[in-house]
Amino acid sequence: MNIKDVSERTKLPAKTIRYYEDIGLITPARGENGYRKFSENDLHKLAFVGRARHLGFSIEDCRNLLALWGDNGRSSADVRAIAQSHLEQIEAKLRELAEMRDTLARLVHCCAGDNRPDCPILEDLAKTHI
Amino acid sequence: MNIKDVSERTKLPAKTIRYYEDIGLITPARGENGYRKFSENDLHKLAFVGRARHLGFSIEDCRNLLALWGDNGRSSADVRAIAQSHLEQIEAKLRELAEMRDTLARLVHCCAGDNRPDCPILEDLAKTHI
DNA sequence: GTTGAGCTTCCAGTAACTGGAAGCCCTATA
DNA sequence: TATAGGGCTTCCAGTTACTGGAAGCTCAAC
Repeated sequence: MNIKDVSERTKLPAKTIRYYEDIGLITPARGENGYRKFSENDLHKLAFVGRARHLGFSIEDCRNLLALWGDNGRSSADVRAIAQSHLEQIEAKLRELAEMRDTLARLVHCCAGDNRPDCPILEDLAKTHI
Repeated sequence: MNIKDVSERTKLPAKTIRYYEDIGLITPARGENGYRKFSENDLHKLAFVGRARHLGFSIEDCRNLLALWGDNGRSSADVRAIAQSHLEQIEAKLRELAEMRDTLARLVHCCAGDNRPDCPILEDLAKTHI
């Protein structure tokens, strides 16, 4: 299968698929013309990575998850550790963003948003702590 | 004031301060020796940017907010628009991350995390939709 | 005078792509 | 058979907001 079909079936941009080859996540075969020839296994790996990326796993996590996926002697503990650590990072990010949201929502709410210059948002940003 | 003192007072790394000069957020004076000489105004701008960055505003947003801050003829509506748009992006990101967290938490919870290979996390990632 | 800290610039690297240019290859149609 | 188009290739550069590191000048203290 050529890259365009793979792109359509995996919903990954062709550029991204080439990039994933570049960094060694997949190694599709090549035809005589130099075109990439994707196997079903390549397809499955790409779909796997696509889903992992969708869950926010880093490329390095994806690489490790792929390796574990292909390793029948794996321990589920290793997979869980990666997912658990990622989950914790997401939770930390969520807390950070929620705090930003709260502050911003309050500020936006307090700002008249008219043609006058007075603005609690700027006042807050300028609040001097130095 | 030299860069190290500014760095301590604004809590911004010296590298970051130089970078902010590079991209034109501030333009500190220079001494005869070539050292940057920061004014109180530079300090305030840096603190302002630091706080805006802390709230997740992009550098370009910071640039625009700084300009509005220094413009006495501004309309608070312009400030509010920037903050509102940023708030919406944060809320979108929050929704995305919350979804990731929910899925991940469920998967991590279902995974035994022992020395056996069976793993619902991998199974989920491998769920073929292609 | 020398040492060590502080300052300078410049280059490269980060994460994960994405856009674009230059140039083959393949297929269909006139 | 010539050509037009779309698909494929590689390679280079740009994105965001810094950060690390090297080479080298400056300053203050002893």
